[in-house]
Amino acid sequence: MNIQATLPDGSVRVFPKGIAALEIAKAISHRLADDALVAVINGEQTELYAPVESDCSVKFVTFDQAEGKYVYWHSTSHLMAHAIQDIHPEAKFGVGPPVDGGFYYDIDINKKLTEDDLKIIEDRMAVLAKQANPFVRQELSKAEAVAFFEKKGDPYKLEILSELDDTEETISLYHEGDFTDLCVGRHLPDTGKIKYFKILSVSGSYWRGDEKNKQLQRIYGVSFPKKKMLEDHLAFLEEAKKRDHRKLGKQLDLFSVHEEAGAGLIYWHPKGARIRLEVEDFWRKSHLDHGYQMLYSPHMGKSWLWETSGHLGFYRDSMYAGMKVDEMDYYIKPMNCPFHIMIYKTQLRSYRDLPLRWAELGTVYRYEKSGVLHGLLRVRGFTQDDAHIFCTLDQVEPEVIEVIRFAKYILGSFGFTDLSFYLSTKPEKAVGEDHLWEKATESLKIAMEKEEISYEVDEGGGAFYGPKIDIKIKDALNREWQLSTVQFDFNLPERFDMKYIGEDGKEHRPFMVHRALLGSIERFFGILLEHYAGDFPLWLAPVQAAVIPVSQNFMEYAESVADRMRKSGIRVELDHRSEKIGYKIRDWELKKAPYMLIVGEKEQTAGTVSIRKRKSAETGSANVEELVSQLLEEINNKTFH
RNA sequence: GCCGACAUAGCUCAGUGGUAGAGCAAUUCACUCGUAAUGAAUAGGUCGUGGGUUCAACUCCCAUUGUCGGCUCCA
Repeated sequence: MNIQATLPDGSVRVFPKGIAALEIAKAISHRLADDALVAVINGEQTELYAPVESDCSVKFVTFDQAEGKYVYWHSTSHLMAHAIQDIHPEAKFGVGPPVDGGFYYDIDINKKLTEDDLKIIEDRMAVLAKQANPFVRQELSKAEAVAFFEKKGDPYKLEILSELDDTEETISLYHEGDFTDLCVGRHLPDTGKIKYFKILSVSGSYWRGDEKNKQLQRIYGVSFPKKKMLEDHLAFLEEAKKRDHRKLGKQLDLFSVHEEAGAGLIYWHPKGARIRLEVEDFWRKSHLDHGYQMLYSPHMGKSWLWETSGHLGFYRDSMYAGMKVDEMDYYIKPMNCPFHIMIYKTQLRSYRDLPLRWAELGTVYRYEKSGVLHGLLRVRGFTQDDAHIFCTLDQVEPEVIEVIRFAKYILGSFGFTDLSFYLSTKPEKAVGEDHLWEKATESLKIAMEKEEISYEVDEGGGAFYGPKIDIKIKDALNREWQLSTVQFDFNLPERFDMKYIGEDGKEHRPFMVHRALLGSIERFFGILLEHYAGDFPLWLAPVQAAVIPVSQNFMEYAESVADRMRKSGIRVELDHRSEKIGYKIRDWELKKAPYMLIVGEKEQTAGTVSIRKRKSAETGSANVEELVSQLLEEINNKTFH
């Protein structure tokens, strides 16, 4: 008896019934058979050794594909658990899934694992991998599985099992050598496929992510089929470390945080502030150009404001304690929106006034748990590039389209062009009537579809007051960061009883869109710093050019060059130190100055400068006027070389 | 907040119970120099903070603040 297998290219091959999927791969090519990690038969993942019993479509998953990596890492997490079981037989196992960038396994063990323990586990893994133990799938009933793990003494597995229903889903175990795990699969044929791996770290993690539960130890690792891949990955982690904004911030003297003065509060040094100023100036100008108006609002407000807005009800945990002023409670603001609404309400608004687009670089303070603070990316005081658009229901869609376009423009100006979009819908706990949610969610969808944007849906991920679109960017290391957010708000217009007079002469409730493009200036700055690894493009660089005289004898000419550039608004510094030129060049390289302008005898005589660009020894020469117009052009174009 | 690790000079880091060290940076002097570190000298720390153990604590213990890796949360 034969079966027909349809391959991804549409061709049909005939094989004997019961052939292992791996044999099909071999028949296609040996290369594919080597690289294949798991088969997909009729759209369902299946182990390579599984027999194929009927006509079907077949494809093979390799490590190049995301699902292939997941299978590979998932199998490695079993291998790691196996090693842990060998070394620490008393360990109880939680879960061990693949994640982006590797896998982890949560274990419950009394011993605190150290770096040395990880090394021992890694060594044991190597031994087990060499044994090429096959991953054997066993399907069984829930009662049998429970009996198994009761005997083994794995309370966490039993807890997971207790929530499964074997009339609806198949319960399966995977055996690999003398290690057995409750697992849906799928897996590699055997551990011999797991070639190169590294255990990366260990940390605490609550069972099932709930802080009321016991904290387990989570061991992270990563693995690859080729040595080069592991090396590249470790190099990537190194590069990320080198680019760490906290490190660069210190090295380049951009910002600091002070233990004595409070965690999560950022101090901007002159050079960091210069870059921030440039970001903000660009932001302001762009907003004015795009029909926004600027607001400024106070940093605190009476409890009436926060009670009305609902913040004291919904957001209190993130707010700082109130302070007494004239016997009344005032609160430092965690958001800007209530203030903008106060401004809205100073006048009777007409539909003719709408949409109102009001923007503010508003500094807010939020209580963040001490353990989550992280450089500039997670702080307790930050400035949002906030704006609120007050409009009619009909205007929502075109306004959202405008915001999306504007976000693309702003992010693109900073070199972020690889964007992905997410639509978050109504969460379980939500305010507002269903038809409004539907309508608003629909407008967001239509807006994105009109812009031909593909997006992912995050069901139930919206804010309690409305659905939202989030935009994530990819940085130079291909890491994703969420920056922009566009959110509907059903809550505040109602709570503050906002109104406008419609064409019909009657009062209507305006709609409110809350949006931030950069998110927070602090966080954005941190991401930008890592994206550029501190090598800011000319328009952002705190020092755009350093003028370096070859010796003190040319100081006067150097001064005149610097002056000329300064007059054109170029940020230039004259290096007057009596050091050797090599020393000064090295120093300015480390400070990441985009241009070094060297002047000596030759240049003084010819009225030129010798130009050295950052990170390239290549030098050119130009007269000062040429140089100035060249730099100004580069600044205006916001180009990055 | 929770689990673990860490905190020594401005920075990067040595220093395993017996009076604190290096490199870089800083300051001074000499050199006046052609594309990634000229040489010499000087100065700089109550070892995060507060308790405790000890004849003696940077070192051991406890608490606290902060940082780092995660968890939870999130701009």
